[in-house]
Amino acid sequence: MLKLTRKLEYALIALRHMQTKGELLSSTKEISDMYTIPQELLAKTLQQMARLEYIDAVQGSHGGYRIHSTMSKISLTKFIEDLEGPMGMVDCIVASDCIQLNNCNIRQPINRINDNIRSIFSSINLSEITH
Amino acid sequence: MLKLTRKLEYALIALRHMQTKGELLSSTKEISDMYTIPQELLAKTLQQMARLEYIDAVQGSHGGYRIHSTMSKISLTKFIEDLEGPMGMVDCIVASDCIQLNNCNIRQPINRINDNIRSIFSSINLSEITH
DNA sequence: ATTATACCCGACTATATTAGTCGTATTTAA
DNA sequence: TTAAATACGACTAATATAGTCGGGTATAAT
Repeated sequence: MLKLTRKLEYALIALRHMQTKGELLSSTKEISDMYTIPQELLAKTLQQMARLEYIDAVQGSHGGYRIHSTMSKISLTKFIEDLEGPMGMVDCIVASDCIQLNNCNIRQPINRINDNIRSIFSSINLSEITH
Repeated sequence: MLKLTRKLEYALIALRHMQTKGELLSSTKEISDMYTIPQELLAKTLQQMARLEYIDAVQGSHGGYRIHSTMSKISLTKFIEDLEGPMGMVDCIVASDCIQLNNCNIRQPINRINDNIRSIFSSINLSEITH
C-alpha cells in the first residue's frame, strides 16, 4: 500500500546520482555497484528513462548516461506514470470495466481522495528529490 | 502504484453500506450479493473489522454487523494500517534492514514526501468516505 | 581488425503479494 | 433440531513485481 516499486526507487537513486555529476557520464555498472542494485534491472530502467528523455545515453566504450537538461521540470506524477503507467486508487479510475459501477457506493469519495493525492504528487518536482 | 487493495475497497463499501442502515444489522451475504463481492473474502474482512471494533457483530440466526459508534472518528491512516499493516513509500521506513542504508541518496526526500502523504491520509476522516 | 566496455531490447523465470476458497466450529432464533 | 449467521485457520489461485539471460549494436583503444 502506497509503496514505490523498486524500479522507481532505483530510478530515483540513479537520477540523483547523475544529478550530482553534472555533465559527467555514469555507467550502469558504476551505479549498480555503488548502490547494490542488480545491474540488468537497473540497465532496463535506465534504458527506459533514456527513451523517455529523462537522461541522455552515450553509446560505446566510455559511454554512459547523463541527466537531460529539461528533466528537472517534470512532476512526480508524470515521472511515476511514465515509468509505471497510470495510477489511481481504484481500478475504475484507470480501467472502468468494473462490474459494480452501478451500485458502487464509494466511487465519489475515493475519487476525491485520489485527486488530492494526484495534486500533491503533481506539485512535487522531480528535482526536489534528485536535488 | 498507489492503489487500494480489494480488501480495503470491500471494507469501505461495507462500512458505507452499514452506515446508511443505522442500527439495523447487515449480513455478509446481503452485502456480498448487493455489491458482487466474494462472500468468504468479505466475511474475513468483516470479522477483522469486528475484532478491531470498527463494527459490532451479532451472532446467530438473524445476526449480522452494524457500525460501531466510535468508528467515524478514525483517520484513513489508522484504518489502512489497522487492516493492512504499516504503510511507507519505501521499505526502510517500515523495516529498516535495507542493505544500502549507508549510501542511499534518496532517503531524506522520500521521507518528506511520505510524511506529506501520511498527513493527508491522517487528515481524512473515515466518515468522509462512508458518509 | 580485434577487443573490451558500454548501451539496447525482448523473452524468460522466480518471488512476493494479493485475492479467493474451503472445511470446520460456534452461536442463536424459530 | 434445524437453518442462518458469525469465527477462524489453512489452503490454492491469480497477479504483479523483481530479477535473469541471451543476443544485438556502438565506439574507443590497441
